[in-house]
Amino acid sequence: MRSPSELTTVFRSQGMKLTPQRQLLFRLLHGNITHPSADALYLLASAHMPGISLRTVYQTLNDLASMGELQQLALGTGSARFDPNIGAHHHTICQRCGEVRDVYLTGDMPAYVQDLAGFVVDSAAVVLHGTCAQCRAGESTAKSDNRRNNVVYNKENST
Amino acid sequence: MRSPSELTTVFRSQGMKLTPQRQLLFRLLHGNITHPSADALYLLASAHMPGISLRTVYQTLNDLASMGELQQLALGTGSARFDPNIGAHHHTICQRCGEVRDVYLTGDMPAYVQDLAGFVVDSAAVVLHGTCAQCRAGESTAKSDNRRNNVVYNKENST
DNA sequence: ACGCTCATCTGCAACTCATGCGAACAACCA
DNA sequence: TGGTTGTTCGCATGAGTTGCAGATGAGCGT
Repeated sequence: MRSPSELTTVFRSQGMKLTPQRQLLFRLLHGNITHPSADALYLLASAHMPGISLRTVYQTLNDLASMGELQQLALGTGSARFDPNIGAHHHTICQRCGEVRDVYLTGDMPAYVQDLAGFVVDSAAVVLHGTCAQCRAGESTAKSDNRRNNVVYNKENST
Repeated sequence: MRSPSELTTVFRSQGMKLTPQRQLLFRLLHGNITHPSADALYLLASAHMPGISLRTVYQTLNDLASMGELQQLALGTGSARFDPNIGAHHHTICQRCGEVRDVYLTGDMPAYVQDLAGFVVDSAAVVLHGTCAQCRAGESTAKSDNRRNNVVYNKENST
C-alpha cells in the first residue's frame, strides 16, 4: 500500500476524513510484513491508542482493501490476514506456528492450465504449506528429509 | 477418496462403526466434483435421509479429512469446501457464481522460489480467481477482453 | 437371537470471526 | 466558530463451526 502521507491525499480527495484512528492504522500497516489479522492489528493499535474500537479496525481494513491498498488473504487459519504488499507475490504458511511470509516465484512462468473450459483467469494465488526454519530448528531434523525442498511441485496430474 | 466399499473396510479396521449416515455420506461424496460445503452436503443428505443432523455431517467430513480421504479447501468464500479428489490438482473459483472446479497444471513445473529462508515446502495450493464460461455468457462480452486468458501469471516480482 | 458395550448421532449451547445499526462524535469547509 | 457529514464506537446480530451430554444403535460375544 502507499505511504501514510500518500494515503492522506487519497482519502481527502475522495471526500473521506483523516481521523487519528486511520492515521495510526496507516502507520502500523505501512511496510508491515507480518500479515496481521484484524484482531492482531487491533491489539497493536490499542497499545498506541487505548480505546480504539475493533469495529474501526475492521472498517479501515475493509476500506483499504476495497481501494486496492491492501490484499486480503484467506489462508484457512480462522481469520483473514491483511497484506499491505499488493505487488504480485505469493505466500508461505508454516503449519506449526502459523507464520505467513511473502515469497516471489521465479523461473519461466507462465504455467499453462489444462482444460480451463472457458474460465478466464484474473489472478492466481499460490500458497506454500510447510514448516519454517525456526520451527524446524526446534525439532529433530530427521523427519524433514523426506520432504521436498525448494520445489513447489514436481509433476501435477493424478486423480 | 476411496470408494464407499473400501471406506467400509477402512473404518471397520480402525474400530469405527459403519452407520447408515456415514454410508450415505460416503456415497454422496464419492466422485462428487462440486466441492460441496458442509451445509450443501447436509441439504443433499437430508433429501435422502430426513432427520440427519448437520452435526453428523461436520463430524464425518472432519473424520474423512483427518484420515486423508478428503481435502478441505479454505477459499475465502465463507464456508469450507470439501474435495474428495485428493490427487495433486488445483482449483478455479468463479468470482461471480462461486463455482469451484478442479484444474491440472501442465508445463514444466517445478517453479522455483526465491529466498525460502529455510522454509520447507510440504504442498502447494494454486487458486485461480476469475470468471467461468457460464457467467461470461450471461454478460456483455466486451469487458472480458482486457483479461489474461489461459495464463496463470506473467512475470512475478514487484512490491 | 439376545444383550452388552462403546462409538456415534442428535440437538442445543457456545464460540469465533465478521458485519449491521444507530447514537455520539469529530474532521473539514464555509 | 458553526454546521454538515463522514466516522467511531459499542452492542446486537449473523454465519460457520465445534463442545457437550444424553439418547441411540452398530458390532461383538454368547
